[in-house]
Parts: sequence; C-alpha cells; structure tokens
Amino acid sequence: MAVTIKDVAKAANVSPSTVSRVISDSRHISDKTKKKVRKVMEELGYHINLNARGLVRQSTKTIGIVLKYSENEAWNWINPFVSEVIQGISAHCHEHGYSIMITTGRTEKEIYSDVVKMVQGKQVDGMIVLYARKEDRVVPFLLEAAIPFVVIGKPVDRIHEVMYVDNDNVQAAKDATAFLLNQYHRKIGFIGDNPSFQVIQDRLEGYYKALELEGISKNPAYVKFVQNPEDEEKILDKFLKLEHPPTALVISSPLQGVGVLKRILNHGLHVPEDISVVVFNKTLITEVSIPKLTAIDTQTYQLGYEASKGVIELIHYPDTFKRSVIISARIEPKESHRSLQEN
Amino acid sequence: MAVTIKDVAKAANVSPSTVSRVISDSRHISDKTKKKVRKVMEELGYHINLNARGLVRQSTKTIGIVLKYSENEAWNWINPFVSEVIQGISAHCHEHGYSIMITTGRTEKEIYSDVVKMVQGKQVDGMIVLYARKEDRVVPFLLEAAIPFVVIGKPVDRIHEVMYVDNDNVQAAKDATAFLLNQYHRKIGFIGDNPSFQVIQDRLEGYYKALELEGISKNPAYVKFVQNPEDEEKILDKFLKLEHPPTALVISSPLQGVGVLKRILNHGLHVPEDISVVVFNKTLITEVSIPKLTAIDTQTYQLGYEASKGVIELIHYPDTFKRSVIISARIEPKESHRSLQEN
DNA sequence: CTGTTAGCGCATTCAG
DNA sequence: CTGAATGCGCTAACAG
Repeated sequence: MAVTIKDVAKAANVSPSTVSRVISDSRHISDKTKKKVRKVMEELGYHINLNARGLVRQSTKTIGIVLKYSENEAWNWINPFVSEVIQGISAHCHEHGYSIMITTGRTEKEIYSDVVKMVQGKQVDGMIVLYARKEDRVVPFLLEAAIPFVVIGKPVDRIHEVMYVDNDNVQAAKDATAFLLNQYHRKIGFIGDNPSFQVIQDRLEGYYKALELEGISKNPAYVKFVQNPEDEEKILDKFLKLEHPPTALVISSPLQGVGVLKRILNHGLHVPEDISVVVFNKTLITEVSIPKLTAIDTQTYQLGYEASKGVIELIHYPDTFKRSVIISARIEPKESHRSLQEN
Repeated sequence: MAVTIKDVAKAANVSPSTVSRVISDSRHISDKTKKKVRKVMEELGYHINLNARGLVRQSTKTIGIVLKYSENEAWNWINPFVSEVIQGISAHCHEHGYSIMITTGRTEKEIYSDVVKMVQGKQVDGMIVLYARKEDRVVPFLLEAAIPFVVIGKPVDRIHEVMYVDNDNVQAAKDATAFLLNQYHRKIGFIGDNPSFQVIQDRLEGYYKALELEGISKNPAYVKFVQNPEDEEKILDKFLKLEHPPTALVISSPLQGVGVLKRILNHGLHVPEDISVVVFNKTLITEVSIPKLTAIDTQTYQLGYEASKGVIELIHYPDTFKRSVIISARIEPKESHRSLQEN
C-alpha cells in the first residue's frame, strides 16, 4: 500500500487532520508545522489519494465530455471540430485543476450509458455535451440528475433550463449566404450533414433567410444532406444535372468542403472559377486546402473554453443564472469564391 | 445525498453486504434475494458510487492517456493521428468497461504533473503514452511508480522494461524510400517534424538504409526538420535552390504532406509531375487531398486498440511478459507519385 | 493552532 | 446462503 496521511502524521508527530490541513494549505496551521509536515511528506513520498478525497468531498474535480457520435465512425474524432473544442476545454479545465474524462461509446446507446455511469457513479462534477440534437436522451437525463452541464450547440428542447455555448448559426449562415449574394451569385446550394443536429437546421434556416431577403424562393433541389463521404459524388451529380446548376455552395463542415472540392475537380470544373465555395468552420484543413477555403471562423477553441467556464461556474455556484453564451462567427474570405461580376 | 447501498439494504430487509454481493452478482446469493434486491434498487433508483468502490477496491477501471504535446499547439489535437489512436483505445476500453481520462496540460511540465496526479492520486489503473521521445520524464516516472503502462512508439530508454506498440518505422521508411527508388528517383528528400521524437529518428534511419542499399550516400541537404508550418516554405526554397533539387520527398506527417503540397504549387510546380511525394500516415486528410497522397498506412486505430489491450492485460496480469507489438505498415500508392521512367 | 471523533459508500473478511 | 464488523484514505465538525 502507498503511504497515507496517517503514516505522515505518525512520522511528523501530528494528527492526521493536521496533515490534511497542511495538504489543503489551511491558514489555521502554523508555518512551522506546515514546513515540518511537508518535509515528512517529501521524505516519505506521500501523495494524496484523490479517490478518497473524492469520496468524502463528494467531488472529483473532473469534467466529463460527451463526444459527438455520428453514423460514420471516421468523421467523428477526425473531424477537427471535436479536437479543437477539447483543446479549449482542456485549457480552461487545467487552469482550474479539473481533470477530463471522455465517453468511450460509439453508438448513441453506448454513449448514453457512459454518461449515466459517469454521473451516477459520481466520477464527474459536471458535464459538457459536444452536440445538440433531436430526440437525444443525454440532456434530459442530465437535467433529471441535476448535475451541472453545458451543451455546445443550441439545445432542441427545454432550452431555458440548460446553459449552452453556441455560435449564432442562423446568423452565420445568413452572412455566408449574403456574402455570396453580394458577389452576384443567385443560384446557391446548401450542403449539410446529419439534419437531426440542430446546428444543421439553424444553418439551413440562415441560408433561407438570406435568400428570402433577396426575394429568392426556396428551391429544395439546391439543398442536400450528405451522411457519408460517398454521397458527395451523387449530390454533386444531381446539382450539376440541374437545368441551372448552383454557381456557389454553402457547406456545413470543413471536411465536406474539401470533399466537395475534389468532386468538383473530378467533374472537370474549378473552384472558384466555376463554382464558389464557402464552408463552415475554419480549421487547419481549410487552410491547407488548395485553394484555401473561404470559411466561417466559428472559433471552435473558444467554444470549448467558454463551455468549460460555464460548467465550472455552475459547479461552484449552482444557482448561477444559466446565461448562455454566443460566440461570434465571421467569414474569412480566402480563395474559394469569386464574384460573378468581374468589374 | 444519493441513495446508497444501505438504503437499498434497509428497504429490502437485507444487510448491506448482501446488496454489495448482488451488485457484483456473487454466486453465493440466491436468485430469490437477487431478484428482490434488484427490484428495490430499481425502485429507489440506486446507482453504485464508483468513487467509493474505487477506494476500497484500489482500482478505478480507468485508463489515463498521456497526449503528445508539441511546441506548436495547433498541430497537437488537430493532428489526426491522436484522434485515431484515441478511437482505437476507446473502442477496446469500452469493451472492457474501462473509462478514459486524458491529460489537459499543454507544456511538457504540465503534462508531467498531470500524469503524477493521475497515477499517485490513484485516479487510473493504467496509462497509455502517445509518444516516445528523448529525455522524457513521464516514462521513467511510470516505471518508478510501477503502474501498468504502454507506450505507443518506440521507447528511447529502458526499452526492455516497457511494453510498447509501434510500427516498424525503420522498415516503413525504408519501404517508402525504396518505393521511390524503384520508380527511378535518385534524389530523394526527407522531411520530418521534431527530431527529438524517436519515430522521426527511426524513419530517418530507414530512409538512409534504403538509399544505402542503392549505393546513394547521405546528403544532409536533402534532410530537413519542420517544427512549424511556416518553415515549410523555407525548406522547400532550400530544396529547390540546390543544384540538384530532389525529385521526390518522404514526409513524416500527413499535415506536413498537404502543407508541402501547397508550397510546391506556390513554386509553380506540380505533384506528381515535378515532384513525387510519399507521406506517413494515411488518414482522411491524405484521402481528400488533391491529388490524393500516396501514403503509408500505419493503422493508427489499431495502434490504439493494441495499446489498450496491452495495458488492460498488464492490469489483470501484472506479471505478463512485456511483449511488445509491431503493427505492420504498408504503402498505399495513390496519386502523388510517378515513375521517372515513363516506359 | 491542533487533536479527537465520526463518517463518506462500498467490499470483504469472518461468523453463523 | 446471509449478516456483522472492519477499514479503504481522507475531511470536517467539534472540542480544547
């Protein structure tokens, strides 16, 4: 067995509680004893057992992260969104001494039970959910369990009861579409992935809104959902076979963006000469892409950072008003778009 | 407070120890009582406190993951290698009921203290280290602490004392180089990132070996290390200003691969017409790249999966022979190379 | 300023 | 097959 608080106490000729107080640097302990105890701890190689502390404190200083799953495994972790968000969460958690635990499940059901285990098992003090989607069981469970949590994305149900961090996706998509409209595009397509995620719905809405403002009516043929990379080919085919193919596309993920880029080339067309492309989420990928993709910077890292700030605040002050945070997103013009009017 | 084993015991008219036995499905309990107790657990909404269990069992069923850090933050998580490895680890851990905790630190020092906290704090039963590098303090610490762990990559020191999972990077780089030699390239460059990582050293060695077999002597001008994306430009400049610029490149990361691709285009050159490129680590990125990059499939997911298998085996059978695992890597010819002899 | 006492929730002897 | 007793390592009153 490892050396415990008792061993230290004995060796230092003090009581265990004194040692405990030294550990938490209580100000009710004289500097002299602190020094003495710390020396003994050093000598004995003492280290606190966080498990035991967790048990008595009813807190583990750990945040659980519910990963976004998708039908298509590959798109999950590889999607740079997840990586960047976690970076942001990590950074803030580290500043506050919190550890991070992540779900390991791959299906919706597995992830749900991971969450139950973390929460009911008292492994975490709070949770961050990396997605918002319809008919999801995780958020209702967390509400029921009354554990601090923050959703990244816009919750679908019971929105007033949950704290969330999100971009204004409606606005962002509206901006992106308006950006293309300003460049005299009138036939603009929209490509999203899984429409059951709220984020896709919001972006679609923003896209429609921008068109509406220009008096352009909804055209379902210009809206497609790609659930796996293979579909990209078909979708582009369909677009191009239209009597009036789109001259520009708004695409809801960077990976899809580069995918579509490639398909366009396959068709012997060029970006931005033949088709302009604006994608959601500026990431390293959009930067290394050729051409660089004109992308909407959703400040993913910041999203994670703020989410972490949120949970930790909720943990410390449970009665905090659940003020949700909107992270601004703005378009960064790069090389994948052009104006139709080459004045 | 949540409902505990005692509450269940009381409600079911049994002793706490009986409830405990029902939880672990002990075969010393009659089916009748099991049923009865389970019913009560259900009604009361009982869930085990894993913290308490951890304390008494001296095991948390949690694996810690030590993330690879790099000077350049962005390259860390975004690097798909990490994502894929974690997917593999996740999958296996989930199968065995293990949770995953990740380090949150960004600098070497922070990560080290994260590790100490996890291990000494008894938060984890085992560890997986996602890198192997010189003068690293983590591995020695882990050895000292005598906790089960597996390194992904080839350990630098005390290699016989640690279990590791790795590709044969020497062989893989040799194959990659030989592949280019077979295509009649004679001036082959090598680009790696941080040379303090063992993996880079190994690949460099393999590269040299292949050249040697063809009687081509080492040329330092053909070997460059890129520590951040900006350097790519300079390095390519240097390569191209040589009297005999390389006609092919072996590159040690997919992100660097696409980066270099882009720089080559900037110079008005084309891949594979002017320069052939072979990169390490087939990932989604190499697939969506234009052209698709001829890449070495290092089976990253499998690397993680095997590492997890390793730790969990070590946890269950501490005296397991530390048999290390080599995951085969093979080159997947795509579109970024060509033969110099167009017969 | 420090020691004593009493658990946190669970698993595991040892009896019966 | 089940119950009573004990302790995992730590913290938090409550005394002094």
